[in-house]
Amino acid sequence: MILSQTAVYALRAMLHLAERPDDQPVPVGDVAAALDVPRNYLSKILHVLARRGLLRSARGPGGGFSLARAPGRTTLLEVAAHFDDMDRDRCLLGRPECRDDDPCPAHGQWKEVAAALHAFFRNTTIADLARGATKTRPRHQQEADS
Amino acid sequence: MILSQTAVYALRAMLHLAERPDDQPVPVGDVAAALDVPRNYLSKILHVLARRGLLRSARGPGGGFSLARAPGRTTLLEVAAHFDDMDRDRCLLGRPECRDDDPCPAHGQWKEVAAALHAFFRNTTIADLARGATKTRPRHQQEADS
DNA sequence: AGCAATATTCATATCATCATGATAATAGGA
DNA sequence: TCCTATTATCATGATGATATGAATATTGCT
Repeated sequence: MILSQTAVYALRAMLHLAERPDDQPVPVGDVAAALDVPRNYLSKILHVLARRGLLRSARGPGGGFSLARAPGRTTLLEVAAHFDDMDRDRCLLGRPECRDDDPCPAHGQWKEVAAALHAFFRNTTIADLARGATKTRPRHQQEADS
Repeated sequence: MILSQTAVYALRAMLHLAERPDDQPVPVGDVAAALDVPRNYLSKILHVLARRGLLRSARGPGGGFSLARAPGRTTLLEVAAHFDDMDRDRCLLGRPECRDDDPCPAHGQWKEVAAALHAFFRNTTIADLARGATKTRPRHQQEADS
């Protein structure tokens, strides 16, 4: 699997919250039941997302988790990066010092594929998934970062 | 990491053998030392590749492992598939029944990226890495399988 | 004030991956 | 036949990902 089970749970939970019509907090138990994932495990995952500012959490009756921003403003990369290593330049053959000027044998060929992969996660938002869109974010946002 | 440590060791070992000028068997110890990977662990990996017909093994003095075919005829996919799940249609969100006619929310957008990823592994050979080529196999071999 | 619903935190269990070490089987050469 | 180099196999350990269960802190409601 490309993403860890944990990252997949995180994405599915974000998606579930994004599909809620209102902004009411949803208890972990409800999310876990809807997604059929272990409740306590999901609890820890959502807690991480809340600490990182992607979710809001509220305790007590009527509490739960809700999105901290509009789903169109959170990318798959931002969610998954808290659980998996999402480094775009990660060497296919596991060579830590692999670079353009000190490449491993696969570097030249792998580079493009890795860039496309990274672009997908960087340019696709929770909202894109929620509406099953075929378009990702506009091109002018794609080449901006490292 | 995209590939497991085990698959990476397997690829690097194949590559190492491909870079040998002759067809003489190379002992596990030599390969392990050259690649700086655990010897006994690599031994098991090479054994798997030998059982699957990608390597030849010879016991006794003068023995070791050698490529069973020309390196241009073994793809990265064939090597890695014995250690990692290389299913092209693997759902990004881990949904086993995810298909075109029963798609997960990410299906449409993920499909293309997954296909490109799979094509890389399917069309790049050990020889391509050995010579650090920028070209993969000819296009007419690409769309042949499922 | 007290109760119940909730997140938060801690402790533990399970499992696959990664790895080590030792022994057995095989084969070539003296 | 014996010795040695080698693969083949087995037993065990280490670590991180995944998961479970329970105790604690916070909050809204009555």
